[in-house]
Amino acid sequence: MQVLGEHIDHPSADTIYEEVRKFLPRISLGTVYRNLEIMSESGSILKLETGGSIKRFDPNTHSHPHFRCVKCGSIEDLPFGIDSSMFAGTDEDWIKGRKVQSLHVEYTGLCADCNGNTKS
Amino acid sequence: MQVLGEHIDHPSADTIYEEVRKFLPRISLGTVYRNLEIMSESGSILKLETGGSIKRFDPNTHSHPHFRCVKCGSIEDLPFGIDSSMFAGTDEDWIKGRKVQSLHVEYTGLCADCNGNTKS
DNA sequence: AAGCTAATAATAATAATTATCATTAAATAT
DNA sequence: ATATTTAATGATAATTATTATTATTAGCTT
Ligand SMILES: [Mn+2]
Ligand SMILES: [Mn+2]
Ligand SMILES: [Zn+2]
Ligand SMILES: [Zn+2]
Repeated sequence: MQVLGEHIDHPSADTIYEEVRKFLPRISLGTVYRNLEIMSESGSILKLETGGSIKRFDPNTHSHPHFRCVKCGSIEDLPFGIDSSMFAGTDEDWIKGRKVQSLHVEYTGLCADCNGNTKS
Repeated sequence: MQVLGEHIDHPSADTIYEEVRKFLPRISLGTVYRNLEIMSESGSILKLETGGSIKRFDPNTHSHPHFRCVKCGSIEDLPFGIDSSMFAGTDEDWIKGRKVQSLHVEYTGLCADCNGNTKS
C-alpha cells in the first residue's frame, strides 16, 4: 500500500514488485500478486483490466476514466468523473436482468509526450 | 469476415478458428490471428481489448459500449451510443497535447442469465 | 517449548498471443 | 507455358503475464 500510494502512474505487478524489493529484498513476485489480489478484492485498491494485456493497480478506488497511450503504454487519469447516468438518460431499461457492478471508461491514443515526439 | 459477421457475441481468435476450420480444415491458428490483426488494422473489424485477458473481435466498427459478465465472461452490446461529449462537457481542455483515437466504455457485472441463476 | 495455523518463497504450470521459418501458393516475367 | 520472384500459410517454438503448487518459514496459542 505504501508503494502503491506513491504511484500515480498505475503500476503493474512487476513494477510494484521491483519497488517493494527495495524495502523487502526477500519478497517473492507471487506474494506481490497474492496481496494485490487480496487488496483489490477487499476494495482498498483497484485492479485495472485495461486494454494492453497487462493488469495495473490503482490506489484511487473511485470510478474514474483513463487514457492509455498506444505507443508507450502509459495510463493516465483524466480529470473528470464518470457515472452511469451519463448513458441512456435516466431510464436505465437496458439493465434488464443484469446486475451492474462497475464501469470503466478508457480513451486511447497518443499521450502528450508521444504525440509531441512523433511529429517528425 | 463471413464467420465473424454471423457472430453477435464478440468471439475470441480461438472461437473464430474453430468456426473457420469447418470451411477450411487445414487453416492454422496463426493465420487466423494474422488476418484478424490485418482486418483490425485496416479498420474493417474491431479488436476489443476488454478486461479479462483475452482479445475479442467485433464486426461492428462503430464505437459502442459493452457489458462484460464477470461470471461467464460473455460480452454483450449495450443499446446506446457513446461519444466524447458525454464526458467533460464541450470544453475538452483535458486533451492537452494528446491525440485521442478511440473510446471504450465497459460495464461489468452479472449478465441476465448469470444474475438469474445465481439467485439460489 | 510444542503444536497449530496462516503466509511466504521458490518454482512449475498455464494460456493467450506472437515470432520464426521452411513450405506452398500466387503473381509476374521470360 | 515455364521459370522466377513474391507473398501467404502451416507448423512449431518462444514469449509473457499470471496462476497454481508445495515445502518451508514465521507468527500465535496453549
Ligand atoms: Mn487511475
Ligand atoms: Mn460490440
Ligand atoms: Zn505515450
Ligand atoms: Zn454471465
